[in-house]
Amino acid sequence: MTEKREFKAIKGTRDILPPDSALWNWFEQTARDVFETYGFRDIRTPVFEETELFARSIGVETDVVNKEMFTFSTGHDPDSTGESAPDRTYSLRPEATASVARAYIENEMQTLPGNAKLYYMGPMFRRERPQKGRYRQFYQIGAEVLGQSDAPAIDAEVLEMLVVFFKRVGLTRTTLYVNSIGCKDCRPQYVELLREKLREVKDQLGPDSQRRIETNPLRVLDSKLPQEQPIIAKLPRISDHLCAECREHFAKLNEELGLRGIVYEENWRLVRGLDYYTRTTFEVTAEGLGSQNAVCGGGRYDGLVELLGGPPTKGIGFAIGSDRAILSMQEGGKLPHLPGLAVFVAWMGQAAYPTAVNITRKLRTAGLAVELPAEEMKFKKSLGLADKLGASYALIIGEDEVASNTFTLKRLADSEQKKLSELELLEYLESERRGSR
RNA sequence: GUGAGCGUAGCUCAGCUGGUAGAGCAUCGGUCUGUGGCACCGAGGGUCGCGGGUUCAAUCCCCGUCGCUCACCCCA
Repeated sequence: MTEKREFKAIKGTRDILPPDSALWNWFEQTARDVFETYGFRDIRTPVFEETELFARSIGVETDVVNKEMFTFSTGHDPDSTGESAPDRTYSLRPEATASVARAYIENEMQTLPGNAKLYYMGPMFRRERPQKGRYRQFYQIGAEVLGQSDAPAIDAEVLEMLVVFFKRVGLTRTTLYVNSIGCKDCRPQYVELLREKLREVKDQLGPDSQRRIETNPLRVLDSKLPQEQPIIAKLPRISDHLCAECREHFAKLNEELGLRGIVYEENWRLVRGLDYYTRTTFEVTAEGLGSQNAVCGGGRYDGLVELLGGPPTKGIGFAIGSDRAILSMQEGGKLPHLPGLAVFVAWMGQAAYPTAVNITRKLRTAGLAVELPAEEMKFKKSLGLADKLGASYALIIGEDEVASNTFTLKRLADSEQKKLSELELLEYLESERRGSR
């Protein structure tokens, strides 16, 4: 207890411990289950890539690339021989879409049949100041569809999958916002129009928004400042300035979403921070999160693969912030009941020990979570520990049981107990296990 | 990068107008060698984040520093 705490988790990182880790596993497993029913399959990419990959796909001017990446130099690459070897820098991934696009190109996935439907989950890294729901190492679950088609039905299916997932994990009280931010043809025109209008009202805006007029006018639209809201409400809306193709695409998407019964809100002020987004963009917000309330963001990125040197390819995807989603679930109350320790083996006396060891192994073979005390304990202590560990049952093995070749199984919730033969015990617990799932 | 708030036991927190520290919970042991949750008794655990200043004396006042939290920016 007098240890000096010499080491601690570095700023913005944290340990996810039991019992939370069980919730995390369940959350991620549910994503796998749902996504695979939609024909998605797992892709695992490295957690670091060449800095340039992120710079080019996310955009050099974005904050994510500009000031939030953990970047390190390769130093002396043991593989390179000459002094003229390029000194490359690597960065921990701030998101994974760029990596998936890179992998798509590198592995020539355009030659695979159908669209590439990929999902991933894992840690991402951004060097921001931590706050509620924001970490420097945070976790995302994402999915991407890459291929030749940009059919609105793909967008709708991706959104349907998202909604189904959130429902499955019990994350209610969420809102899905959908928008279209146009394509490389119509968006620049709108951005210029917006910039002009913003210049006219510049003196009514705060310093942040004034700066954004030149750097990124779209960002003014999602300003949180109350005094700017009336001004923003009068700004031109992108939905009125989409090109014919984008307008058609967005209309079809609305139709497709209706067909699937997906409840959403059109939000003309929803813009995304990453450069690669085109047309469809969306976001899901949840309750109980402080000011970082987006649990999922995504959209279409039709030019990205080509931008990275790949073949002309359409793409759409999203990323769920697991930290935030799970936080929201925990704040919201109803969490799943996850199975914990099934059986605590309360053995007493050295004569009972071999029996305890053997039955423990058999129960574990049957798939049950079993705790076997390594040292003999007082019987009361034993049951007390079983209780504290949250075991469903205590399996009592003492002189009596050994003598009669039976086991005493006690259900801790209601103190119900009975004597069983080994066969009866195994059958009973196995049926219990199946029933509890 | 900017701003605000907070740092006392493993956790949650008391600690008056300055006089060198307490509670609850948790942990461990006992009452209790075949029946847990309860109760009672006891134990361990603190350089009061760190450094400096003021003072006879600092957990308390002042300065600095580090850390945490929340918010801004931005984003999942």
